[in-house]
Amino acid sequence: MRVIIDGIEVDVEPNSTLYQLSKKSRKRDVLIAKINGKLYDLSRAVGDIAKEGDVIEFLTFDDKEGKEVFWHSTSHLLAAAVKKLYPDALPTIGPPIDEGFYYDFYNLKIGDSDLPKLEEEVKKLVKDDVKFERIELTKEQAREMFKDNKFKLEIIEESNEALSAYRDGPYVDLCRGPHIPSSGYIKAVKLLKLSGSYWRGDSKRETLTRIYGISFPKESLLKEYLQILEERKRRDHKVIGKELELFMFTEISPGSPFILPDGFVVYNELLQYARELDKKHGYMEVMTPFIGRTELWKKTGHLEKYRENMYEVVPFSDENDKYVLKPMNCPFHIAIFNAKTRSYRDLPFKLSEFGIVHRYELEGTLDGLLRTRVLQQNDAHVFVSEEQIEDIVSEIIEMMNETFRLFDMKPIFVLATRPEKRIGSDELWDKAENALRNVLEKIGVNFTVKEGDGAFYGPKIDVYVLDFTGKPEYAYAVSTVQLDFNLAGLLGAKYMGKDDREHVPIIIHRAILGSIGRFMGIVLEHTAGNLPLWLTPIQVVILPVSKKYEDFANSIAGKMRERNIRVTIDGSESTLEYRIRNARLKRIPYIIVVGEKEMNEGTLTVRVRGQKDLIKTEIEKFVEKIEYKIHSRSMDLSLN
RNA sequence: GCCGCCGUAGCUCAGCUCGGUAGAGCGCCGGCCUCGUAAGCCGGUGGUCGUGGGUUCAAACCCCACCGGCGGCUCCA
Repeated sequence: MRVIIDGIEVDVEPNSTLYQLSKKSRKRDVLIAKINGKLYDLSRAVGDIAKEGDVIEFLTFDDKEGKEVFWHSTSHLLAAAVKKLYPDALPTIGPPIDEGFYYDFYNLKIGDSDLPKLEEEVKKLVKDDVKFERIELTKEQAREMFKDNKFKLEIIEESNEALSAYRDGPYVDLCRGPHIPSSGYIKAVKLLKLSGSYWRGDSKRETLTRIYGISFPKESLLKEYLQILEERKRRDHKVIGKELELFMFTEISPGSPFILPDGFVVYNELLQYARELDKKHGYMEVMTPFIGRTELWKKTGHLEKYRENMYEVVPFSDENDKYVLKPMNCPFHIAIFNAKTRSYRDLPFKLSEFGIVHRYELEGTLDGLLRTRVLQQNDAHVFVSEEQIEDIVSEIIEMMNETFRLFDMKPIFVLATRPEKRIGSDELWDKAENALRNVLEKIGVNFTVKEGDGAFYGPKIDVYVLDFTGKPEYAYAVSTVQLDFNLAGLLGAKYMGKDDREHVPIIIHRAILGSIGRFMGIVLEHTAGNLPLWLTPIQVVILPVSKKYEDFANSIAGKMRERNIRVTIDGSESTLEYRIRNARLKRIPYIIVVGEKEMNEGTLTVRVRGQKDLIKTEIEKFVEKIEYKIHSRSMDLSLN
């Protein structure tokens, strides 16, 4: 028969295996074959699955699906290893994930210290180069084979396709396949961590023990991966924040950051940036209360839908006078809108607030500044008519883009469309979704669509920012713009239209930086603590070589302070080397050493963060240059 | 909330397996050095071992509960 490999037609024996065929491909280290969109084991005979003229594609570890199969096969080895050391454990499922694989077991009680033993067992299987053997099963046979495993039985009963199992060495697992030909392809394995999980992700069902791992066809790839993990730790904003004394946490208020003096400099700069941006686009800033009567939140539906995330506030002296600590600002902004009779001439009505909101997040989800129980939002609500949606959203997306450019961040836009359960007419949803889509297309940003992921009250665009790995799965959620057809009506917001009739405005919720604190955490990770000049708590440090030069240092510092440059002098009684080291560890952008030479010449010798060579410059020039850099919020520190 | 790990000096961590009066480095304080680009030398200071209970003649160490932190709990054989 004839099939197509690498775009070339070849003659093949129908009973030759795909493995034999793969030798005709240019690709090496082939793991599986893809025919008509389906993946097959290389041990299969061509004639059994391919038709005359079919395209046969061979996949390797470099292909996404190849990787998945590779990792999935490794998870089977893990299951085999667990079965050997803990015969009473029941394997459930073991899929590949974005980075590696996991396998969930029932009735397995182990700790981190047991992982090395398991890893050894997996490595033994790898060394034995066990074959993955496919076994086709009828439902009846499958039931019999897995009669002791209620989880597998559940899967069997739900299935209506042909069933199969795979044998790798002593272990047989129900599996759709395909698999890599044998375990010898795996050259490096690492079991990474342990966690709990639930059968089918359902907290009402059995608790399982999940083992995470990863594997590679080359030892060097594992090394690279472990380096990425190291880098993630190195960039962890919690670690950096502690090192630089930017913020802290204590159990006296779990999940709520204490922003320290240096951190508050950064925080305030971000706040000021966001404030300027809003002002530039005609937002009116307001401040509203922290608490509101419980009735309000009942009316908005929060009490019902958002209850588990809210705090109740009750005065000790009258426990019947109940309030809710606001988790959002929107109802209060509507109150401001409602305080006067509004007309179409007032629209778009733009209110912004750096409102501090409290949300009771589950203990296990807290994560430094990235997930807290108190946050200051870069929040705004725009009250618009239907026709205005597109313009306003467009403006908001531009504001976001301006921000991402400033921080050199790469955004991902995600359009979330109507969910099953929703309010509002289909016409309105059509209009709103189209408006969002049009804006994204007009501005020319790449975006993906998540069908059905919108809120019940309207569609939205969520914006994520890639982290240093560039993997979308690890992107930070940053900005959002959401259309809301619901809330204005619930709280009685209306305006008089040109037609002399009352209309209910549509509310656009939006956040650019998201939350200020959270954004600070993201910037810290994004820059690995090397904050842009305008954000650094100390922009310049001057180190006099010895006490003799302190006056000179003071005079320079004075000139800088006049220009609002944040400068300190470290004239402490330690060696120059020691003080330089400290300044570097603090990631201060400019470290200036002054001594005899500089005093005589009126120059500065500057050590620029991230640069090897020392720069010699005149005082005035230096001050002017960095003053400009600070004001323009430049990312570039270079003085040339 | 659930699973696993962790909590010892201001910070990073050792000590816990095998119970017997608490250690290191950094920091901080003092002294010497007066210094030219990533840690100068010497001395000192510093701990209710997360909290509470239990076992024991004796608990940082063993057991239980609680508090807090970290990783995970969406990826369907």
